[in-house]
Amino acid sequence: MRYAYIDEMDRTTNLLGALALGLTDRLKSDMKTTFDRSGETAAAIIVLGYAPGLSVEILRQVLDLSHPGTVRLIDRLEEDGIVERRRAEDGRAVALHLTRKGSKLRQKLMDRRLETLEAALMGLSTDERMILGDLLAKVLTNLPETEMAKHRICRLCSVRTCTDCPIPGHAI
Amino acid sequence: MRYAYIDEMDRTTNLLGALALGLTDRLKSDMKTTFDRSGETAAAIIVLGYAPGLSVEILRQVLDLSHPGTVRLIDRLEEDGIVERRRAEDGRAVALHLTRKGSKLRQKLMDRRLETLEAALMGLSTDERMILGDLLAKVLTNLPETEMAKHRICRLCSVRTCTDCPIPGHAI
DNA sequence: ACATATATATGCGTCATGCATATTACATGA
DNA sequence: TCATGTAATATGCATGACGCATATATATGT
Repeated sequence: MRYAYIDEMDRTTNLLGALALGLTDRLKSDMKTTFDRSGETAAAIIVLGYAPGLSVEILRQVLDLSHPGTVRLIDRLEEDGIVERRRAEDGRAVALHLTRKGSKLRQKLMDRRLETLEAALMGLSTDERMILGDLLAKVLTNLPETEMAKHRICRLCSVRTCTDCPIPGHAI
Repeated sequence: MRYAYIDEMDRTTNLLGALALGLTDRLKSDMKTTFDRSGETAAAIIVLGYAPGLSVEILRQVLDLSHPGTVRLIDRLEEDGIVERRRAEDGRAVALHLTRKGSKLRQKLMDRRLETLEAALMGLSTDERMILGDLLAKVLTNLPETEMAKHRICRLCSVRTCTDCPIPGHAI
């Protein structure tokens, strides 16, 4: 089956994809420069900053990795001195915590991320930024399809700058 | 050094990051479902559709991979019957072409991509889409910093839906 | 014709990930 | 209470997707 309606799409659709791609490329490259790990590593660090003591199992769900994949990710972060495994109340689980070094790195990652996003918006006036913000919020409201998707989509967010989050009910 | 001005950023900055992340997740997952390869594979297929006969070296630059990485990517696509290496005029180079199977796959990848992006915009009115389109175009105009970045940012675009591209001068 | 530059390919290593399975700890019902 | 099931974590092993160093083949310029 072919999709006839695609022909009627306006250019906004494609521009949205292009912008997402261009930004993602740049944000990934920032991350690689700040800390030479890829994949879900940055997300793990940022999420653990919001939710100290999180278990591997919950982190796994937020990052959408397999359990072994998450265990190995934490292994690497532990080797790097970014994350510590501590005892959890539930003796089966481990409580994941950022080290001091991890918290510093996290701040750096978030700062760089916001700088890059900010730079992308340089060309807009204050009014244009507000209008864009409202439209982005509207799109974001409809995006997540599950409860976990709400956590996932906000896994790199800066809570400080995201006042009035359009995706309610996703506190970890 | 800390970044004091970050405190003054409005929420638009963060929302832009969240939307880019959410969309990228979904687009990646689409790709994985349509064709079980990751990384720059989809980009290679789409670019080769626009520029049949492209060399590995130029493709390498558009995808921002190492040369060996690109060679191996093409190896995999050749094994999958998606791409063919043909003789190029320059005897050192190879001319890369999509097979018939590759072209079909490419169409599928682009269709799915546009469907997903389109779905994200469902909640907007026609007017809102146009306003968003103009703002995205404005942001995109300032994004690429090099000539090659212009190619890169458009490597997954649908030329059909991207009328009036805001990033001029990037035909391959 | 020869030296140099360019395009491609290969050997080898590593990171990030998944599947199958093992291990430990908790929970529950008889 | 104890046996059994369930849940959380970890490990063995394999693979995909890269990068670096190097080899090979072809062009190009003097």
